[in-house]
Amino acid sequence: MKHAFYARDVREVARELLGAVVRHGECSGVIVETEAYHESEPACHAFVGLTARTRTLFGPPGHAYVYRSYGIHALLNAVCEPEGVAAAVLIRALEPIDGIETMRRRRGIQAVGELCSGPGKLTQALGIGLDDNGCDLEVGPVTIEPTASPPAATIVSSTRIGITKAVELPWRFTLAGSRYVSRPRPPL
DNA sequence: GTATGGATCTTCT
DNA sequence: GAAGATCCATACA
Repeated sequence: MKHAFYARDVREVARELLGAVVRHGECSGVIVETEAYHESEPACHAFVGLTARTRTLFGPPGHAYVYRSYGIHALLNAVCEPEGVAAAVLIRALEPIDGIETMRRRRGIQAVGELCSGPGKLTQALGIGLDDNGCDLEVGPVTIEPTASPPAATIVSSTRIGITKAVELPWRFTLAGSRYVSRPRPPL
């Protein structure tokens, strides 16, 4: 994906990233679930402003924002909007393509449907860690590659998951009917 | 099958 | 010192 692709409204980017391929080393998968975050709403880390932690979010688009969640998991985001505007697309779930045996080894399970069905799971499966924070998604080591976009009719928007603020915003995007999303339905 | 609680650590107050 | 964009094991139906 070119950097210009990300330098737009984060909700458009979140929608259009569905169907793209995330790759790290030998492992890759198709994005089936995303969420948009923007500095104008309190669920976004950058809502409070620029800090040491959120500097990547304010940086140029097309880069990876990786951070630790609940002390345990690493979560992968793609920084969007022009430099100076903090926004990112959280990659929540993938459909595994390549390196499935490596993913099984890293995750310690066999079921393909469970390898990347959650934001903490997919980073573990692909071997993505905090070291990848700030990396250029066009260069790597973590990359996002364009593919044939899925029909717009298969894209469903709903409310976001696992947050306590701005819960009402319908900024979650999933591929309808995919068996690989983190959860079939969002909470009300 | 749904429900509940624990693990674990970076960042900010 | 508290909160958090999560996952998993365990308990019960």
